[in-house]
Amino acid sequence: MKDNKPLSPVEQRFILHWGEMGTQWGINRTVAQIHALLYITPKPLDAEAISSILNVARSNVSTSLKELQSWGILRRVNQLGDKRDYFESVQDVWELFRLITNERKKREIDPTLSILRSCIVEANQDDQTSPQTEERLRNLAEFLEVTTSWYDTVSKWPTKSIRRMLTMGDKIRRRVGL
Amino acid sequence: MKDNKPLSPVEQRFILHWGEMGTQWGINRTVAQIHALLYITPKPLDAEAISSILNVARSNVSTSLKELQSWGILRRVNQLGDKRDYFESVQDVWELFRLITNERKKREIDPTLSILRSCIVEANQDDQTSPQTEERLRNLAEFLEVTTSWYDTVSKWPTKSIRRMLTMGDKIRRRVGL
DNA sequence: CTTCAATTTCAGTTATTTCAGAAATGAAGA
DNA sequence: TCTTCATTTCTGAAATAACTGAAATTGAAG
Repeated sequence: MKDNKPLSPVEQRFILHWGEMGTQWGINRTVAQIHALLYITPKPLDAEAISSILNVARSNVSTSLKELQSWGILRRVNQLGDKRDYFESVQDVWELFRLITNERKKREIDPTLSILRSCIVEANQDDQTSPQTEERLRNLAEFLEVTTSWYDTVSKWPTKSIRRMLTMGDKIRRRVGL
Repeated sequence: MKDNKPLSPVEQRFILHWGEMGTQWGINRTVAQIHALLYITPKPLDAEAISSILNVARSNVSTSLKELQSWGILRRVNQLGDKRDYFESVQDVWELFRLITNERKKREIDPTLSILRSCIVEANQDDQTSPQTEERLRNLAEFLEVTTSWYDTVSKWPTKSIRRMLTMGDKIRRRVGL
């Protein structure tokens, strides 16, 4: 356990806050903290280092890293003559956002949509379920369809184009005739 | 405790799924279930009814309703000659999304941004915090600024315009010159 | 095949969140 | 003021999630 440079107050503050933020969005605090640490650290870190910097058990780090990898937001780096795995975070925030959103869509929104669709079909036959209820399910499904298919389209654009569109703000409205 | 029409299988399925969905996004399962119930139910329900339909303690319903009201997504309805409060959900899904997103932005993103900004200032002075770290904080802050200010703009458009833009998909790119 | 460092898995513990029931508060009418 | 009914607050119990340390596994080098 070589001793790592301890975190500066700024780093600490950011990591702690990011951890809290994680919990609010259904992400384990430690997972979010590890990600924050890897995001701001200039060089890749190995699990042991993460463990000692953040004061969490080595095993916990292992699990959390696996979780982060399942989101596709870490790169594993190896150094010659060192069998340890070093990790660094995807740096581009736009890419980070894309990866996380794609994954949440796949894990959460898509299944929700398919449940909604089957509920709608069933509700339509079923006479226990009122037409109003069915309509509300339809509205919800339609909303998710429109928004996610837009996301699918736009997320494939190059970041530059996305950024340019976003920074156009209200201007886009006229140009597009809304 | 008058007995309410029990939930149809479809209704049950939707409510259970919505509850699960909630937990994944950091929202209490019961809170999400109550919201789902109110969203699909054609007429307003009182706390006692919710409690018996979903089989949760009356007190729990009370807390959850307060939570939902703090998001601004419930309307309280009163009936003449009945002192109970009845609740119904905002029906328009676009409006629902707007309300929830506005609130999450206010509660989570805005504070994050202000922490980030102060971290950046401090990092700049501080010689414990590396320039790379500072830059990464900047990138993150910039991303949040661009995306949220775009959201602020667009969320004020009438729903029709938003929907039209979203359904344009890739067409918007050429029209806007990206 | 053996060794050893690194990683992962697992069982038990700890911490956090959720929840029910009791007590307190509030609001309206007698 | 007292009574009654609805709602909210509070507290401890139960359920869930997170975490640790030890043991098991993996995999590379000799």
